[in-house]
Amino acid sequence: MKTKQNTLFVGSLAKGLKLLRVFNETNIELSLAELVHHSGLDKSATQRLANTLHLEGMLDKDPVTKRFRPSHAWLQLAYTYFWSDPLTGQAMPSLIDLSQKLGESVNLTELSGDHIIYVARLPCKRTNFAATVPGRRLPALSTTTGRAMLATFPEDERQHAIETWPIKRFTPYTELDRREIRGLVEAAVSDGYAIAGNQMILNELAIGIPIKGSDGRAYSAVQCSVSALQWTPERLIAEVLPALQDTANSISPPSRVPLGGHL
Amino acid sequence: MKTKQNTLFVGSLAKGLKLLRVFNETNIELSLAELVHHSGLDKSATQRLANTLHLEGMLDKDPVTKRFRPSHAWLQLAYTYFWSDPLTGQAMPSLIDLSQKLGESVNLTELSGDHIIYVARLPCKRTNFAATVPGRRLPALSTTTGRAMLATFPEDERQHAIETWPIKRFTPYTELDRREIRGLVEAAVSDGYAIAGNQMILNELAIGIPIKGSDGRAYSAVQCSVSALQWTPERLIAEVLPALQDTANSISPPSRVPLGGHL
DNA sequence: CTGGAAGTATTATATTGTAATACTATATAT
DNA sequence: ATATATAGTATTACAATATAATACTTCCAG
Repeated sequence: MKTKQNTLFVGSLAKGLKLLRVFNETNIELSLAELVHHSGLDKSATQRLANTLHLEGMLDKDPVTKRFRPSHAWLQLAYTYFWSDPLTGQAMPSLIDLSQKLGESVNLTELSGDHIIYVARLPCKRTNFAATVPGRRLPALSTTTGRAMLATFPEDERQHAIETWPIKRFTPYTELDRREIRGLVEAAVSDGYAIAGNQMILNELAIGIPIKGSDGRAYSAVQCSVSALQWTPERLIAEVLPALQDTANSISPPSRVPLGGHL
Repeated sequence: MKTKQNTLFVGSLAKGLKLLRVFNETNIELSLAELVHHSGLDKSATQRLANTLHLEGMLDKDPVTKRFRPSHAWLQLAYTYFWSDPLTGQAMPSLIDLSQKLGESVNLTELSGDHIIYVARLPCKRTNFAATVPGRRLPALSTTTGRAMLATFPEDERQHAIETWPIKRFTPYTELDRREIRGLVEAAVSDGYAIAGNQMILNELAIGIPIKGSDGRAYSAVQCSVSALQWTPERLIAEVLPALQDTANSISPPSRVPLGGHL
C-alpha cells in the first residue's frame, strides 16, 4: 500500500473493505474479474481478499457461477448498528404511531457528513424500492430533512454548507441551483420545516422537520412523503405537519458528537 | 494467524472483521481495552486494526471518550444487501399492501444456515425494539417462519434439522423440547403454515408461511405477528392466513443457491 | 501529588501477504 | 471437434508489511 504510509494503518484490511464497497445498487453480484476491475486491486490480491471475505462469511459465492455477492452478514451489521444508535430505539415507537395515524410513509434520517442517511423507513404505500429500505445516503442539500437539519445550524455554517456540500440530479425537477436552495433552507429556518416535491422521485411530495437537541441543533429529522397526485403542499402542511411536530418533539435526541461521512 | 494456514487467506483482514463482530446488542460502544478483551487480539493488533477501521469509516470514534462504535457505513452495507437480494425487491410491494390491509406487523425472513434472518420488517404496532428493525438472526427451529420453511424440505433433511439445529430460550414459554418441535414442524407440513405464541416475546402471537420456489422448497417466508391480548390463534388463522397466503403466492422467489450462515 | 490505567507512538524483526506465473476449467468460435 | 480465449484456481520465492514489545503521554482517582 503506498497511501497512508503509517504503521497504525493495516493496508490489507483497508483493501478488503474496499472490495466490500465495490458492491452497490448496480454492482449486485460480481465475478473475480469484475472485482479486480472495479476495485483497482490486482488479480492476486483480489483473489486472496475475496476468498478471505468468503471464508469469513462476508461474501456469498455462487458455487456454479463463482460470482460473489453480499451475504446476510451485511444485514446483521445493520442490526447491530440499530442497537448502537440510541436515536433509533428512542424514535421507533413514535414513528410507528405516526405512520399508523397518518397512513402515509414516514422516515427517520440522520446527518452523515454532508449527506443524510435513512435510518428507519415505514412505507405505507407502494413506491420506489429505494424508498422502502434503510441505509440510503443522499446529498443533504437535495432532501427535505437535510435542509430542515441545516436550518438549525448557525448562519455561517449554514451558508458554508449551501455553497460547498454536494448536490446531485435525481429527477428533471431536482433543484440544482444553490441560490434556490439557499432560499429553501432560509424558509426552513423561519418555518421550522422543509417541504419539496419531485426531488428524488417523480410525483413525490415530502415534508421534513428537524429533531433538535438541547443545543438547538439537529442531527436527525423526521420526514413524511406522500403522492403528489393525491396531495397538495397546503394539505400536507395542514394535515401532516402538526402530527409530525408532535412526533419530533416526543423524541429527545441523545446528545452525541456528530458523525463523519465515509464509505 | 495460526488457524487457516492458507496462502489464500489474509489474516489481517479476518482479524479486522473479527473486531467488527465484537459489536452486538450489548456491546454498543467499546473502548480500545474492551475491544482487546472481547476480540482476544493483543493490544497492538487491536490498536492498528481499530485505527484502520476508523480511518476507513467503518467505526466512529468519540473524540473525547475515545470509544468506538458502528458507523453509518454499517447501514449502507445493508442498503447494498437489499439491492443484491432479488427477493426483497420482489416482495416489498406485496408486503406493504399486506401490512396496510391487515393493520398488523408483517415480516419477511430468509433462511440463513440454521437460523432465520429478518430481511424486511413492517411494524404496525409498538413492540420490542428488536422486532422493529431488520437483520436479526434467530434459531430457525424457534420461529414460525423457520418451521414453515423447514416443512417444505424432504423428510430426511427435516428430521436431521429438528435433531441438530440450535434452539435458544427467549421467554419462559420458548419451546425447547425437540419432540414438541417435531410435532409443530409436521403440523406445518400438513397445514402449510406454522403458528406459535410467546416464543420470542411475551404476549406475541405469530403465524408464518413459506414462500416456495419452483422445486417446492422454501428459503424465505412471510410472517404476521399480533398481540395475544387481542387475538386468538383461531382468529389469526381465519382472518390473517388467507391474506398471508395470497401475499406469499404473489412472490415468486428467484431461484438461487441457499446461503450459508456465518458471522 | 502520586500511582495507575488507558490511549498513543516507535522500531527492529520475521512472519505474512505479495505478485508473478503456471495450471485447470469453462466458454466461444472456427 | 478442435482451437483459442477467458476466467478461476493453485503454487512459490521474495521482501514488504504487519507484528509485538516497549516506551511515551495523558488523564483520572486516591
